[in-house]
Amino acid sequence: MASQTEENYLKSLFNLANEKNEVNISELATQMQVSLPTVNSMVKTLQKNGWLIYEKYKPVIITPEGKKVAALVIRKHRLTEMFLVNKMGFGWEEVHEIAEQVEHIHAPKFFERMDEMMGFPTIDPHGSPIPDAQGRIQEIKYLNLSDCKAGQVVKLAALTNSSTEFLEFLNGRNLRLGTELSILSKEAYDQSILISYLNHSSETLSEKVSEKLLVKLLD
Amino acid sequence: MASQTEENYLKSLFNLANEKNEVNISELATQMQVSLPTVNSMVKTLQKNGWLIYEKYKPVIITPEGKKVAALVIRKHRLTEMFLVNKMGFGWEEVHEIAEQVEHIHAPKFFERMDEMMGFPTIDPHGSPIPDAQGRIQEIKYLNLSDCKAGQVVKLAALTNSSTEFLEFLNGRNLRLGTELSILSKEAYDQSILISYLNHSSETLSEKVSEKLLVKLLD
DNA sequence: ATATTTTGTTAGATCAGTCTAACAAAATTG
DNA sequence: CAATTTTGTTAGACTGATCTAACAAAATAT
Repeated sequence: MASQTEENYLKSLFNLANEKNEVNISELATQMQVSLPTVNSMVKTLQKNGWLIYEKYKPVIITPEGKKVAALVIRKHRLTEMFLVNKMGFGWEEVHEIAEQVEHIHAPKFFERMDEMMGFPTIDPHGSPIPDAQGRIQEIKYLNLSDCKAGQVVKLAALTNSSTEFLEFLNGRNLRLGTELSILSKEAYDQSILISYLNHSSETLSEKVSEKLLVKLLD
Repeated sequence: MASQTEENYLKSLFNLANEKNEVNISELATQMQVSLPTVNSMVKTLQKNGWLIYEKYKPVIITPEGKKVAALVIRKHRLTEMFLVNKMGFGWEEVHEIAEQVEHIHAPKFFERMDEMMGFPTIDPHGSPIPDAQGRIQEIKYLNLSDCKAGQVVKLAALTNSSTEFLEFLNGRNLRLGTELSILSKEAYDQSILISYLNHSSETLSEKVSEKLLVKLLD
């Protein structure tokens, strides 16, 4: 069984992996906030457990087994976030830190029960998909708001970044998942986007913001 | 901040402490299921943190600070158990293992929210008191069923042992907290007790069982 | 294509938490 | 009270997860 530390490395590996399932050791070190030698020794440990393939001076390759372990931890994380929001009244900006701890709990029934109580949700409070109990993730492809054009009407579906600061920024503008946005115009100079929604007749979103918003085209 | 391991030692210390707050190192070793040298080195660590007083060859003495840390972990454990039973539909025999993990989560709001959702319960699913947010425990003194006499009518209020096996034994006899028991007779030879309750016109409880049941005298 | 920078490795140390073996003090018992 | 048992201590080792220092390979840039 993976230790909490190993689970965290696998999660990072999972998130950093490209199409070839490769991750550079230094990216992992940055992500995990540890030194390169620490990662070097940890990847050797992870390899012994069959969760990745390691060859000197090569990027590591996460194995299907490693991906499954990671996906199941991510499942627990996202179920927890959804439970905290839907059943315990937390705001979407408050749940990451708590879920980061709860995700390491070994108690299948606990998470099954959460899942059941929520009616088997498929996305978490930030629009990210919840892997199923087998560790499979249903990838949904959304549009980036920054790629949309004036005149389009879209619905806010997910975020590519869920930092507390960004979530609080969105809270301050009453932007939440499901909010329908009309794109009024797009500034050619800085790519900022003018939108209207709810009782906000016009709000400007910088590219820095719009590129973090994933949307679904309406009609 | 106490590590998970330290929290577990402090919990055991708290539970083993006598009126003088003293605990023998070997009792602690038995309770924690580790060797004596391990405890020996750990008590030195705990002393450095001010959670106990250690002198060679003397029982350790838990300090008020140590007791508070322990009580706050116990608070999280018991709130979690109650939440699992009352809000998530678990049986009282299923919650200990999960709470043993959840108790180490550092997220005050998470436990405050549980507390609030349950209306600030004062006891856990096994009748044990829940320490308050300052780590104070309101001790309630119950009678031991094994000390009761024929003719008395009592209400099951708490357990002195909450092992899964014992809880399953009680489940099998429909015995739960709040059940009113009439003591029909007591066998002088083996101290077994004959009781009636609900639709059970007569059940015998061995001393091994009755001494683990805490009751409140009715009238 | 050489020099420089970035990335990765090795060696060796540290800390937390654990162990066994050997021994010493305290408590118990005959 | 002496012998035995129980309890506690010390020394030394191990594992997991981390670090720094020194170095080596690979990638990049002049």
